[in-house]
Amino acid sequence: MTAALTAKGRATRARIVESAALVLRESGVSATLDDIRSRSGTSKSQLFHYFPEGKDQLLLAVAQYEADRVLDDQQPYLGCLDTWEAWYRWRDVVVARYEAQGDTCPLGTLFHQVGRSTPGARAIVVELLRTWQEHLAAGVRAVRDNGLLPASYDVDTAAAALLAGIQGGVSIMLATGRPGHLEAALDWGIARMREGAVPVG
Amino acid sequence: MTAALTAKGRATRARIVESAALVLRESGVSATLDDIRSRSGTSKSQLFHYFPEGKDQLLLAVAQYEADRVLDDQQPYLGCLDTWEAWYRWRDVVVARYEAQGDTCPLGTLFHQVGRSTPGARAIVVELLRTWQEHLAAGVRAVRDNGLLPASYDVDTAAAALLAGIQGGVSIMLATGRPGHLEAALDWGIARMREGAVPVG
DNA sequence: ACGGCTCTGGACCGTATGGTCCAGCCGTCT
DNA sequence: AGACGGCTGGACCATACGGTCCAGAGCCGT
Repeated sequence: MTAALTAKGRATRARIVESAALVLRESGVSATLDDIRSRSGTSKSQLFHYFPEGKDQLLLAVAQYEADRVLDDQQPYLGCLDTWEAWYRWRDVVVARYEAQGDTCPLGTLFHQVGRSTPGARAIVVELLRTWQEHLAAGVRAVRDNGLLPASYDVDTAAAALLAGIQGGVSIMLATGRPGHLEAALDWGIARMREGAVPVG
Repeated sequence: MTAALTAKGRATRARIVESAALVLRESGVSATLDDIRSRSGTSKSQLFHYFPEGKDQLLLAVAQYEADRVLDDQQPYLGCLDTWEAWYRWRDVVVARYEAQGDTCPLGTLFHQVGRSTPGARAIVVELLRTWQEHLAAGVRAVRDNGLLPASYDVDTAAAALLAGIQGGVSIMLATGRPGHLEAALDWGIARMREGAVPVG
């Protein structure tokens, strides 16, 4: 079904997904197919032409779109966490990104809307978290291999704890509007690694 | 309006809130007034008799009910975090509590449903986080005052980072079904404090 | 130029759901 | 005992929303 798409068709489909993402960021849970339709300048039939399985299929596409952006927005910093300075630059980008996002949580909204029942939504989030943590672990490994951390350092627990701190910091920011917890989690985490650092001669 | 409640009325109201909480834990977002009505063995008119402002008011009452349970479930451990052993006991209770809760997030659901727009929902969550963090800070202060941490220890950042780690760990558990991140955040956090500990003679 | 495909518009439908209303029950107070 | 007022049942309503359908426009290969 996707194979039959014309260039025009592909453009329309993309427009729908992007518009839907915007609407969802603004209206959250209460976003309706009609909102998306009017925002994207399409008609009801187009929505169901490109997403025959209905709303959930569209929301899933939006979720994938948003998930892709999460990691993209952290690049190129997330990809080269090999010095403490790089870690701090990345920290700043993460804080800035989520501060800019304000009190909306696109993926959270989508996840709650589509529901745990749908395996697709879960898969997207799980995959995002896995990749994210892998990047963090690669960063910890990089500083370790640079001789900044002892060879025996527990990379995976560190990456997992860092990821948890970020997620929690973002959650709390959504509730309170303050980025303090996200900052505390990142700073505390990075500082903790540095405390375990190999003293530089 | 609340003042005019008979003992019977108060009982019915409580039954409605508790039933609603159960239904929301099971059905999540898709919980409907009719589900709550049938689960609580009441009628539509009773729902609106006790919550004249409608569904949002009821959901808010449920949110308060759930928020109260969050901290209660961590007692008495959360209240006396004055030794490292106490911290570990508390850690186990937190992990057990959220593991038992499984992949449902009552407060998260409620928050997403009622929406950020409603000031009431936000206030409940903010208050919960504030109290929770205060307990953690009190615990850090307690071990510090017991001479286990240096007097200059940054209590507030530690408490904030710990809270963020918990929140994130729970979020990730909701998505993946695995408690690993919650455990990693707690263990890493407590270990970090112990690394800063005053050596015992 | 023509046949067939995709793409688009928009009227229409079924229904789930929050909310209203009113009649009658029951407890409680004097 | 009687009356007042909270308590309860359940029929009823309005409507928002996801989804269907069909007719026609527009593009594309042959």
